[in-house]
Amino acid sequence: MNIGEIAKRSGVSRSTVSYALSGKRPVSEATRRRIQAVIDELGYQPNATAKALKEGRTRTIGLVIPPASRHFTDMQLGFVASVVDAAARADLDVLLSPSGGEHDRSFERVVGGRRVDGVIVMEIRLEDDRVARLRQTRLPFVGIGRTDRADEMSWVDLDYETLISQCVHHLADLGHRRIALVNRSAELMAAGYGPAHRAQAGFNRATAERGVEGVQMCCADDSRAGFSCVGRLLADHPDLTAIATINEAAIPGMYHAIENAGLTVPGDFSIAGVAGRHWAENLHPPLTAADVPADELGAHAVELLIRRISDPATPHHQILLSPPISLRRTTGPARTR
Amino acid sequence: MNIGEIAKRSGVSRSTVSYALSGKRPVSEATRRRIQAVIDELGYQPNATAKALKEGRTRTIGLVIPPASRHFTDMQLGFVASVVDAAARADLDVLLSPSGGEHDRSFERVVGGRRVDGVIVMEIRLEDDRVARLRQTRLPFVGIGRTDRADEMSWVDLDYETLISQCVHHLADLGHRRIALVNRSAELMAAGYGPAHRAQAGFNRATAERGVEGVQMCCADDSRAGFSCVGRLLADHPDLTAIATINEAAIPGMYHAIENAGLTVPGDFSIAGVAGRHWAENLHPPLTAADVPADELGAHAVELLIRRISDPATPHHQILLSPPISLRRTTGPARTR
DNA sequence: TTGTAGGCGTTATCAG
DNA sequence: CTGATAACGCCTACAA
Repeated sequence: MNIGEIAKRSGVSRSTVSYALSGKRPVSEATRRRIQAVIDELGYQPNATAKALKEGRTRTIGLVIPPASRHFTDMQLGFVASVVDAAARADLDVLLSPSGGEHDRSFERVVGGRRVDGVIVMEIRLEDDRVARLRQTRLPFVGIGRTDRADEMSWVDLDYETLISQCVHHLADLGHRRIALVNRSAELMAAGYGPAHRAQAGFNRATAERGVEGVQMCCADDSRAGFSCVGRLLADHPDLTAIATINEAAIPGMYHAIENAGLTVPGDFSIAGVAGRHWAENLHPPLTAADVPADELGAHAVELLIRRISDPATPHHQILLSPPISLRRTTGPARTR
Repeated sequence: MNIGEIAKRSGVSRSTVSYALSGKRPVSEATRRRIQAVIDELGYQPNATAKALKEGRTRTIGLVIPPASRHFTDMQLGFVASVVDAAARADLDVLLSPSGGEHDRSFERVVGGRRVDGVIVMEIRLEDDRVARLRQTRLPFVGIGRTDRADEMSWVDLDYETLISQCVHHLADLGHRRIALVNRSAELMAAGYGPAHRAQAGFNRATAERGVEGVQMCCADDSRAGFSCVGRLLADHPDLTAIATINEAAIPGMYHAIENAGLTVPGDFSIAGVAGRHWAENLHPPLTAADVPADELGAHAVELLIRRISDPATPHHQILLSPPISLRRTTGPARTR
């Protein structure tokens, strides 16, 4: 079913059908109705591929996600959902590309084949091959996260440095004198994953500012790792009374390790972190945390991308969010163990 | 950058470039090299849209997911990830369509505009508009889940009826005489969501077979709902000693409610369910559950779809999985409360 | 071994 | 107000 068939059955030319549909030139009411009747009868819809070829744009954006094999955190999932949602609101479709490091088939197809009008890249590294490749193709793109040359691209990011710093200040205000940072995994750190590095920097800064003792640990992104990591922390540092963390996925295990050590939260031990609101609220007890506004992040990213697509010459724009800490039930005055 | 430009710079015709790329007819080594050099220099890649128009296929599959605004369960997320992964392995891209009930813009664009060669639809209802629409467009599709006329389409599904039945039998074997089913939400049930209905059927059947007392409750898909739901269950039925559930997202809250009632798992109370392996393992304590093989489901769905795309006349095929229950740490002999 | 030409389904320009 | 036609970039049958 194509436009020619509709034209034939309506007894008009293809261009008239096209114009009747687009309204870009006047069509007599009579023929318009006749055409519409045929269209309704046959259930015709223009072929998006042909339209894309003709118009030179696909009305699709690419979303580059971490390879599916790895497990997504609640936060990452929130980003994906919010991007898809925001794109749908702008009548844009989303093409997924699960691409990790180097030259990836999927990434090349989407980016090199110009299957999309622009790209949103998740989980950006401080040095990122994908960003380099995108720059080279001159395809508009926006990062969720930023490289170490942050001013040379458009991005939306969370200010992990400030966020973790705020957590430390909050805990220090409550009298905690020895605080641990439970960071993301050592692999991520080694790979130059920005949030992990910036959280570390914020932690170092804040502990220094407040003159409290800081301990740091990397921890894989799952509950069991959180359990063993905090178990070790508790054993090694008897004076530890609080944890700050950006490792959302490990938190349930951390809770469990604390409980396992005979400690209660927030009576004996405090935790403050960075996590999606939904996630933080649904933990037991609900986590005092800087609530990551995933929906806002995704919406901003789409908005920025749309702007770059419509005018590639527009200067780069960056959005750094640092949501306030929501007090819930995991932080309280320090009490020596 | 298009094939004509490459041809011009290589001093050959466009077809020669095309053939040099596809290898569908011999090209002299000399010209092939010359062409390749130009291609490398300019970083040329064929335009996927033009190729799709010419070939009449997009090498893309659509994945219809629940609207993003709702929260995904770990299991749903696993499906998405596995579909994307399996598609990538087959060099297929995935276009997302967050479409709920009726005629949805995104769904119409993807399906009506023939942006994809086939579609995988998640979260199918017993009566499903999207399935009806897909049938009408004659676009190949595969369901993750099935309608009430299951033989008329291709699908991959979990045998919730058998799974819940197995849970009940397992609990009955351990001596439990009053068992509750914590189902998905009442809305889902009312909307004709298959898994909820089939779990209910399996529960009814198994409790009857074993002559145990069954109680049923619907529960929203989140931790807090699980908490209040189980709280009520425990209060209303003092003789209740075990729960079977398919409501993954509510489980942490259920644990909490049990603990809150002064009960220990599995000493005083047992839980068995259906959940993703990763999820079940990471709970505290790890959940005895039928481990949903999300990756397998997604891979099967993609495989089925590819088959339907390459031969739309092939008979429908259905895959019903019922993974065995993995014994972990949440079920034990019944002990009266 | 290589080149020419037509067509995939649209939209838009140019005529009428 | 409407129709013929070119063009988007690619592939491939046909010709040489």
